[in-house]
Amino acid sequence: MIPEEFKLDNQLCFRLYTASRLLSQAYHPLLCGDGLTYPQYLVLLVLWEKDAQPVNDIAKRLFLETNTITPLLQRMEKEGILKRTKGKEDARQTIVTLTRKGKNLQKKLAEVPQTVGSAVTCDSVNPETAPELFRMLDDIIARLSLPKEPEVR
Amino acid sequence: MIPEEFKLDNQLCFRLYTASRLLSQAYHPLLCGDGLTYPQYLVLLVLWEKDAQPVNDIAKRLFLETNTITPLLQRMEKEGILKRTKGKEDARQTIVTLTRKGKNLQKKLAEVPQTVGSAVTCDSVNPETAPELFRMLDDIIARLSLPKEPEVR
DNA sequence: TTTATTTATATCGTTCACGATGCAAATATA
DNA sequence: TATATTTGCATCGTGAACGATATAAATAAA
Repeated sequence: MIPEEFKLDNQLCFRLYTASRLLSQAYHPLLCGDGLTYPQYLVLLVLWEKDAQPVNDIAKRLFLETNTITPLLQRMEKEGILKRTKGKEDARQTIVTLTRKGKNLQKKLAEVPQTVGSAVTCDSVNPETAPELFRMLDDIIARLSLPKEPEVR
Repeated sequence: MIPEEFKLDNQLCFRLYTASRLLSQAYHPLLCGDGLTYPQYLVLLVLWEKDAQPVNDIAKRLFLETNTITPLLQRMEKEGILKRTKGKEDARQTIVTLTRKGKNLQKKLAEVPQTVGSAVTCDSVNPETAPELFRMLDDIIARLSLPKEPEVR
């Protein structure tokens, strides 16, 4: 017999990892028609909320590093969904701006949230219980995303 | 103003995706000393529970495809953590068996579950509330992992 | 103002995920 | 028993994640 805490069925992380993967998979058929991946869809959500943001702001909003989203943004630029231009005030920044095509995708994808929503709704997860689930996930995220203090020298 | 359902803060999937990534990251410092990744750790959890399983059983237990874990198992074999041998009854199967080293890792990693556990514990997520969170995640997983019916012909 | 440090982004290498495809062994059907 | 289908696994290509490193611009310190 192995210790309780090593059992897969007692692992929070495995559940999060699996639920996350399966839910991303549920987005796939809804996004791939427009040549989008789920992480690219997340970038669109960020830019629909506020256009013309530097790479760093998008990365921070998604809790990702710039080395993850830079290639992703480059692919989206190649698809004509957005533009990447050098910042005028700060020449180090790359400002990401939606193209007409990128903005129009919002209308084309109008059904996505609803469709995915009904795909996950079940006994224990529904409009009534969602706030509680959201709160727990937000707390986990907050707990784990605390900025690491810089090395002491 | 964009529609409510497009706001990042209303997305379940984004929360799952972020929480999953951050929690996997929390495992990294605990596993990398032994040359392990988080998905490899999951394979170990499966094999510690029951050794000598075919690739397909491991994949199913983790809700993954064999094309994902085959290379992963090959890397773990190269590290001497497990062996891959052809099945005797069914020659198509590859049976995965832990080596001494793979079995011993359980003792070396004894602190891992506890350490990660205390890293996520917070107001809303604790031993008392965990069962509720587990139930919701399990329901989502069950809802999304229903076998897709084969094409009608 | 030189020089040092920090910041914003990009590049690189490795490891997943995962759809698509290939292949051989096992099973079902004719 | 010959043929067709299914099953188990592997290979391939693409797109993330992410640690490590590089580079240029901005800022701070000397």
